[in-house]
This record gives sequence, structure tokens and C-alpha cells, in this order.
Amino acid sequence: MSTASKQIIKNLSVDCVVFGFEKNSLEVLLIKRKGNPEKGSWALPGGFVLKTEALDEAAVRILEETSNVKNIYLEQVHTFSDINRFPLRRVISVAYFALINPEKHFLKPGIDTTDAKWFEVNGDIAFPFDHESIFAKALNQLRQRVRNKPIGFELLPERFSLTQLQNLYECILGESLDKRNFRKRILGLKMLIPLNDFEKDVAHRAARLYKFDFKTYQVLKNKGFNFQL
Amino acid sequence: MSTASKQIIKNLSVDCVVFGFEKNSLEVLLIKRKGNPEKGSWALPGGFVLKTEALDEAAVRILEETSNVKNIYLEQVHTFSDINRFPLRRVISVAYFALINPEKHFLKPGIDTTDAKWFEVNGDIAFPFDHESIFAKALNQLRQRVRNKPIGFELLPERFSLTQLQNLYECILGESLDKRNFRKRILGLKMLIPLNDFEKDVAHRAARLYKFDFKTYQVLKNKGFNFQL
DNA sequence: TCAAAAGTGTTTGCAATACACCCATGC
DNA sequence: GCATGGGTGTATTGCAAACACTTTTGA
Repeated sequence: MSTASKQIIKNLSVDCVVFGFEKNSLEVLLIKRKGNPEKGSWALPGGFVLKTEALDEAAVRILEETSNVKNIYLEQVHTFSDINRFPLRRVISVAYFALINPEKHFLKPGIDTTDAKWFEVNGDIAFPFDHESIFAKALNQLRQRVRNKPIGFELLPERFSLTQLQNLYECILGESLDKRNFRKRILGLKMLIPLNDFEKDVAHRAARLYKFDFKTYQVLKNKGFNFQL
Repeated sequence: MSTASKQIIKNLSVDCVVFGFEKNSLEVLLIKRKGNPEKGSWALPGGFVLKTEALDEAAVRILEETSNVKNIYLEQVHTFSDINRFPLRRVISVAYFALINPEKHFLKPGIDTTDAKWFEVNGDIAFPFDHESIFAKALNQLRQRVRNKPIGFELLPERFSLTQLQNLYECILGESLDKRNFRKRILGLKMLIPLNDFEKDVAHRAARLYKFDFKTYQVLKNKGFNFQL
């Protein structure tokens, strides 16, 4: 079933900046466009809003349709409205940003896409349309977010080491952090539960694994915190 | 000239939450609606976007048209898209928030409005449509803003006392602050220039007046700061 | 002389920073 | 036994918080 038959709003789209963390690298999900304009180029997953849905719903649907990504945290970022941002006609686009753990999502191309793939955030990405600005704004928002809300639950495997968490923070912020201070502050938040499990098959002392205390995590997410990492 | 003749986008509007500070009270600008729906009720100034303008431009134009407010700081807040937020048809609305000094703006009703007036933010306001949510989101954003960016330049007269500035902060945050600590921190930012002028005709010791060092103010606005007021 | 707000410093505690060595493991 | 990353504690510093009295002015 094509989106067209579902009554789209022709001048309103949603674009999603989906961040994932894998192999110590922060990545962004792009899809290869099946149709014109910009056919064949790698773009942010996006699509038109239906007459029957709110923007949040559209974002969820579009991510599922274009790349098979489901059940994730989404947050509205900004609305882009340059007159010529889309070449065929005037379309304004609402940007969303999302965090997921790539390992939990098997990408597959969907409607309007021939492929879906992760790209390194720090690599050189040639975005079509105004997706460069959209991406930049979303990345910026992610960097703000990490300093006053807990983050990681959405991006890491269920059990992880403190070093993994620190790597995640370092990737997002683009700076390196002091190990001892990082641990002190993170553990001080009491949002991690230490497990009696350790890394396996590593050529060095095995790191203890932790999981998120989901309840505390949610509380912190609501009330936020305020420290320098 | 009516907006209709300028080719509006019928499903896309902008609503503005304009904050002003006067007589130690934080206020929001509302306009009285001339037409249906919600004729006669006090609403956020808003209007439809033209096919020929970006959202930021629309916000500027709409504020000027509805209430004669010009030349102000505007910032996009959020896009509201509930299917039934507007009763006549599906309209999504992009909210902006703005800060102005009421004394510098002579309100007068414009297109689609029969009146324009300031309302106390802390009073009971009966908003039409989903303007309650829009207002709440904007106020929330203002409260965030005040903690990590300088604010006040847009809301205060050119020359003002430290007490006025403190009152402004207290109004926005809805809590009272310690005078000595407030002064230490504000002066520490080096964004104020002390003048050799003082309050006049007050029945107590006259307060020194300050003005903003616009350059430092702008620098701080870009790089932000991070302290608890 | 009283009322009302302006103006001013110090102490205390906490949280951020900087920093270096021993531990466990696989090869 | 060596290379690799895991794990740990302390001293210092700077900033936030709490707090009360004197000064100026007009009525």
C-alpha cells in the first residue's frame, strides 16, 4: 500500500535523524532514495504526513516504513521551511531525532528506499536537500541532551561496562573524559545496577557489567540533572 | 491588503507567544479574535503562512499585522499537530516565542483582531484551541533559557537597576533569589556596564543604573553559560 | 526619625578537577 | 612476562549557598 493512497498532506513532511552507537562509533541512519528527486542518494529517512495522523505518529510510521526501525524514542527537533528546500514544490519538514541500539534493529529498505545503512557521524556525508542543516541541528540537540538528561539506555545493549558507557559519552561529545571522575559521577546518579557478570574472552581484566535501573533512569529523565561531564 | 490575497498555505499557521515585562510582572500578549472560530476570545497572535515566506518571516509579519509589534527577538519553539487542534480543518501550527519590552511597543489591533492586550502570565487565562499547551511549552522554554543564556536586554528599558533585573529573573523563574549572590554572579558575567546615573525621586536610596554591554551579551548568548541562579 | 530599598563580605560546604598506580587476564 | 584495559582514592580549587547590617533618601 503506498502512502499516496492514504491521503498525504503534500506540503508537510517529517525527517528523522536516527542515532545509533556501535563499535565505539556514533552513527546516523540513512536510506537510499528509490525515486526522484535525488534518486540514489543517501538521505535522512523521511516522508509525508498523512491527513489522519499527528507528527509524532508520522515519525514512527515513517521510520518503520523506510527502514524497519520500530519502537524507539523520538523527539521533535525543529521545523524547516526554506522556500526552496525541496526542489519540486514547497514542502516544510519537521525534524525528529531518535536514539536506538543498532544491534536490536535489522534494517531493511522499505517504501521509497532501496537500501538503509549506518554512516559514521564524524565521516564526510554528502547530504541531499537541506539534510545537512537538519542533521547538524539534531546532533547539536543530542549534545545538549547528554549533559542534562541521562542517555544510553536507548543506545547500549542491555548489559554493558562503564567503559562502554564512557565511550558513548565521548563519542557524542567529541571529547575525552577522565575515567575516575566519569565513574564517580555516573555511579553517583544511582541509575546503574551492578551485575555479577563480567566481560568474557578479553585479553585483559574483565570489566564488570551493569544495567540501567529503569525506574531511576526515568525519574532522572524527567527531572534532569545539571553537571559537567 | 488581506492575507488571503497573498496566497496563504491553508494548513500551516504560526502562533507567537510574546513575553513582556512591566511593573514587575511577566506578561503575555494576546489578541482578541475578530472572526470565527472563537470569535471574541483572547488568543495567541497567529496566522497562516504565505507561500512565499519561510516560517521565521511569517512570525515577524504576523506579529506586526496582528498587534503592531516589530523588530523583536524570535525563536522557534515547537510544532503542534493534533488532528483536531483547529476546529474547521486540519491545520498544523508552528509556535514561536518572543521577548519584548512593552514600553517600546504601542499595541494596536490589526488584521483579524479587534484588540491586543497584555495578560499576567501567572493569572488565570482561558486560552482557546490548544493555545494553553503552546503557551505552557513556550513558558517552559523561557525558563530553561534564562538559566543558560543571558536574558533581559529584550525585556528591560535601556537603563535599569540590578533590582529590576533581579525582579525579572524572579518573575520568570517563579522563585526568589538571594540579592548578594545574584549581584555577584550577574556582575561576574561582565555583561553590564555601570552608569553614573541613579534612580530619581524614590523615597529611599537611589539605585545605580546599568546598561547591557551588547557585545559581551551577544558573546554570552552564543556560548551560553551554566549556573544556578 | 522613620520607612523602604540599596548596597556590601565572609564563611561554609560541596562538587569539579587533576592526577598515578596496581590488578586481572590472555597470549 | 608482557601488553592491554579495568579499577581505585586523594588533594586542591572554585563556585554556590547561606546569612545581617549599614547607607541613603524622601516623607
